[in-house]
Amino acid sequence: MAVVADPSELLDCLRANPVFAELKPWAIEELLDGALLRTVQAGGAIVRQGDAADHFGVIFSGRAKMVQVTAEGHQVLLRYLMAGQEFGLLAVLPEHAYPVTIEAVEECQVLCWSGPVLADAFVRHPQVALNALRIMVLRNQELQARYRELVTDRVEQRLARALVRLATIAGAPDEQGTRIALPLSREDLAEMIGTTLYTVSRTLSQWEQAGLVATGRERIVVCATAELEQLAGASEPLPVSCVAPCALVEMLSAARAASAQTARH
Amino acid sequence: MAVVADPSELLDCLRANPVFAELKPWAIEELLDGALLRTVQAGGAIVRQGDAADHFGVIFSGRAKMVQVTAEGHQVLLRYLMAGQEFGLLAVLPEHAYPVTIEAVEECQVLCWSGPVLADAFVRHPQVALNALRIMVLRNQELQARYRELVTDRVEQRLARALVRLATIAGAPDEQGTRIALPLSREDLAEMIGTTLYTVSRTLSQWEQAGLVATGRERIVVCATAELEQLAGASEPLPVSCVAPCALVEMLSAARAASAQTARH
DNA sequence: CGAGTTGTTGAAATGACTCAATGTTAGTGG
DNA sequence: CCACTAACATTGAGTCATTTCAACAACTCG
Repeated sequence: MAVVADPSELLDCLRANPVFAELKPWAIEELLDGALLRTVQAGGAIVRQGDAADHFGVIFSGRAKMVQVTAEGHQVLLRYLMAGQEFGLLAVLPEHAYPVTIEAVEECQVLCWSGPVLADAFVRHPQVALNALRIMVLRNQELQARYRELVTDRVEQRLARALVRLATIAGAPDEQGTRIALPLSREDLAEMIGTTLYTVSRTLSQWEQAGLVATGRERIVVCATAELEQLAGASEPLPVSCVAPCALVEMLSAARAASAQTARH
Repeated sequence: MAVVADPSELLDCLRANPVFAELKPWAIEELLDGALLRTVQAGGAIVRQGDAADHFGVIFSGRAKMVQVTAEGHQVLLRYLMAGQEFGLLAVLPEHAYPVTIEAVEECQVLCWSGPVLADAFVRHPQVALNALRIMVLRNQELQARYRELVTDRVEQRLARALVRLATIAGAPDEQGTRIALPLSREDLAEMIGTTLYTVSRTLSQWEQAGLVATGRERIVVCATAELEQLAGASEPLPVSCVAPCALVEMLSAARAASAQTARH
């Protein structure tokens, strides 16, 4: 399973990540030297809420979810991390704790840099710092939009929008429409949009009867994107921060799916 | 009213802002040269949602609120901007639109830099870029926390927490406890925590009867901080991003209050 | 096959919203 | 100084979306 990663694939991964955009190839190679490739089993924690934020990382393979838990044990899903997405920019600031837990949904390979190494990269390659700022600004925009949605929109609208977004960033063509290529339980969706798994289940059942979606165990196919978009209501186009890495995600996951198949048989 | 600002006060304002932290005095002066001081009347828009994001700014005097409006006209208050706080870091990225409207609550004086000038500042003073990144990272943390609260906590808890926070950042000693030195209507509070003014009014009435707070028209005094904190439940300490500029806010507003008084009489 | 997820659905409870009527306070101008 | 106005605040009653609880069905995996 845990195949040693191909160095050129690692380079591709960084090259396509917004953090390393506009960097000369030699600079990326240099940065890669400072990185550590860590493998985390499915269900394991890539970073743990409350721990000292000492590492910055990029997901090289696998999927993970970023969650925040409350003192009472309630859980909120902030976002999904897929291959090519970064986390822990916080690590440049000394003396901070991770505000979230990142949990591997499936086995993940993660490229890691320690805080000081990242800080050094910022100094040696100012472009990296600018890229980081861009990412944070865009991510902030996205969060603000979700915050507003949570206040102003009903569960139905939020669920519709979540499905449309997921179909966009993790959609795979399917006979009935666009399949969301992510093992999504009702509970995952509920945590994503801030509701309960029961309400999600009910709403999906309704939509299934109306022919808008087709569902199964941890599987959702969007059949009528246009109708769902209408249910979601008018909304600004998705900020680029999520969209950008996705071309990469497609690329990498397709490549790895192929190699995994050959390896398995 | 619109007194020409004292240059040394402007310098103080920048010096205390996290964006310009760790900069040499000459560098701050240089940056100040590139700025434009704009006055916006109470009720006017400092930036308008949807407009091209071409300016970065720092509030020099007055208070403003950052809101996001939906297509249906619903409004969400994202945060209050007080003297010393910045906005529009987005302007370094070309081709973006403001995702929010910033509305002056009272007459505001705003220091503005155009996008290119800000970008230039980033190049000439890498520290500024790092500071900007720090701010965005911390602000992102704060938003994540508020997002989680919105999902997991009841209105009562959120209101209690909002009052405790407001008392911390804008509290003034009072005979009955800590007065929040901000003209806060029930509606403002409601938009802050994502509820309606009616629910806020009811909850405050209840608390007033229990002796936890004392209220008046746009005036709230926190009498029993400990009890409110308990109602708010366990919560991580407030991220520094808000706290940092507050000492400055106190300083400046006190200074200006004094000078305004002498000017008026 | 059996055990443990994962999903469905009904009924009851409820927190919060909406609407509408009414009271209160701070300014304004005569 | 007072009446007038507009903004702000309170309160009750009715409604609704969503949650909660509980029981059951369906699927997966060892």
